[in-house]
Amino acid sequence: MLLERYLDDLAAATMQEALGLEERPRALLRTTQDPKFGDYQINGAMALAKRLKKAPRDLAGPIAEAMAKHEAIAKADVAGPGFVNLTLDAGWLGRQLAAALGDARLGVDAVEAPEKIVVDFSSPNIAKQMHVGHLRSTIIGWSLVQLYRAVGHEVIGDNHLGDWGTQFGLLIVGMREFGDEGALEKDAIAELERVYKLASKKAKEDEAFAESARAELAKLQGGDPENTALWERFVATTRQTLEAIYARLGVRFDEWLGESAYDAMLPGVVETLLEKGIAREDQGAICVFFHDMDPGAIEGAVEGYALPKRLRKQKQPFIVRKKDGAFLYSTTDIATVLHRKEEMGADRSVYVVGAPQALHFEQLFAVMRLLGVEMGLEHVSFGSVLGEDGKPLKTRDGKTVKLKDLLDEAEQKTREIVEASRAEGKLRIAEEDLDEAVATIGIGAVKWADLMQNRATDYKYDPEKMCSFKGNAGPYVQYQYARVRSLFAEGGLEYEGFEAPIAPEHEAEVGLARVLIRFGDVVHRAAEGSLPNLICDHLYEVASAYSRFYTQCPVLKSEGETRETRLGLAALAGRQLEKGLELLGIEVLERM
RNA sequence: GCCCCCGUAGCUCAGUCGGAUAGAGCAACGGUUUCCUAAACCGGAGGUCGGAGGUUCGAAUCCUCCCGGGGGCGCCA
Repeated sequence: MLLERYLDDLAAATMQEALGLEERPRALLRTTQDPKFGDYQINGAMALAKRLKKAPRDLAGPIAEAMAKHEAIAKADVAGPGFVNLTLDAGWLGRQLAAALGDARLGVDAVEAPEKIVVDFSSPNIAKQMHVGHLRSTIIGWSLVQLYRAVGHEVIGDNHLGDWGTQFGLLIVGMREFGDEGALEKDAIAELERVYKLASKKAKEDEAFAESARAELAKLQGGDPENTALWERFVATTRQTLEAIYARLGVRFDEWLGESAYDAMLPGVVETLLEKGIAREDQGAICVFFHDMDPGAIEGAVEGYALPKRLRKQKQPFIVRKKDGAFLYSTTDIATVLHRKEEMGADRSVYVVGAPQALHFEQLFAVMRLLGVEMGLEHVSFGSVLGEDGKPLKTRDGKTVKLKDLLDEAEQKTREIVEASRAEGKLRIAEEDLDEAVATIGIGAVKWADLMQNRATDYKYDPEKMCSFKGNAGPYVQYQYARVRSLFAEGGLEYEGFEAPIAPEHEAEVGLARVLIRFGDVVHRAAEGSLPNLICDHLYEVASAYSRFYTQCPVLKSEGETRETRLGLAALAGRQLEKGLELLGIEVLERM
């Protein structure tokens, strides 16, 4: 069950009845920040006090009295200026947890109105290595796919590849002039990158060369068989390299609809924009100007749509066709939304793209509203990965960090630490499981480090800290999971499908229970706000509450109901750690 | 020129719809192992929430201005 939603409804209904109000008031239920205030607090009495011209504590009194009668509530007190502090009944709490333990969804109820959501993430360019810039989109995007699914939505993960556009003209003429067939066979991306660099340099110096690149691009876009075959080869070989990285990261896509998939729609898109008066020609280019736009005058625009203030102040246009007739990614993005709405029947389209592109998406979404599209459009933006110096992460010699190298480094550091720990006899990883364990821990560490902070802010990438395995880090959480599994193995008990009645009594049992009960609420809040860091927060709390519990409460040596309770709590902690990590795209190990 | 984001402990970061004494981790300091994994646990210390006004019963959170840092904005994606 979703406890917070349940309690909030309960509190609001109780307030209405106890105070004899005509309307349902807002209960303003919050978790307490200190256990001495109980588990939850109702703050609504203070908000009501002014309107009802009464002292907040006089309102809080009857609310507390009525709340205390409910079976879920052990204690309800008025405190401070008018808080109503609620302490959950331990027996009731235990019954809810036992039910969650026997529930395949672990108490994460499905949303009432499931939606079809397209998550647009990762989206690397063809003919280029994936680099740090793709790290966050790939990791956050994959987590969101899991999160939306966990709360009952239908999700389509779409890799919107950069597989079309100007660079292909350069690649075609470049391969002809500088290309090495053998190298292309061996390591396609490295060869394509090398050729692209040479070609783009030459194009800047040699106008005839640049012209032939444009001509080849035009031929490609016109369907020329020879160029199309070359392009297909570039795409296919690049994709192999990409698949290897995704396999390593455990990321999968339902669709790989790159920019090329929308090519045929582009002239029509521009034509429609011109017809409706959304775009106009300016200096040879087709532009959408927002500063002098009146959405009310656009036929078919979303009823009552008002342009964001920020766009009204933006004098620079949103360009949908260049003066040379070529289309841009803005045009492709418009076509993509139309495709997702009309062909895929999506209710929402979510873009996991860095914060610097915020303006582009604001403009894109505005154009879609002007076209009358009402589907949900959301830019899930995130900050940059910075180096030690606080500037965008680069290698020592100033180059972009390749994603593969970053992952290799993380695994290397992990291997050193794991081997040292094994030598000291601290870990129980078998020799033959070492490679797999290093990969699971190392990749998990990278993902945790990325997901644990609020995605909005930039963060400093620190491999030492990430792999140090102390405190709030992925390996710590994985380790606590392994301890749960080890407990069951030690006791000769079946972990999978384990169920038991739960009746917490010991302080550490109750402490763990009051963390575990929040899981469903946390998953929903994370999905609603597209905030995987909330899952990290919760899992870290579960892991540390479990570790505290484990230190204070002997499990296998206890007996009767106490043993049942402790095993039940341990099993549920294990389930939440495993499921929660899965939502982050992080795998677990049974033994560490 | 216009716009957006960020500023919280020595460091890295949380902080939900405005709630009580602003929280974690790391580092540093002190302690815990005949006991189911010590990659663990326990304890103390560490703060003018960039600054100044304002709104509010109540502000790190909302509004205005200022300072500092980062980023974006006509023909790349």
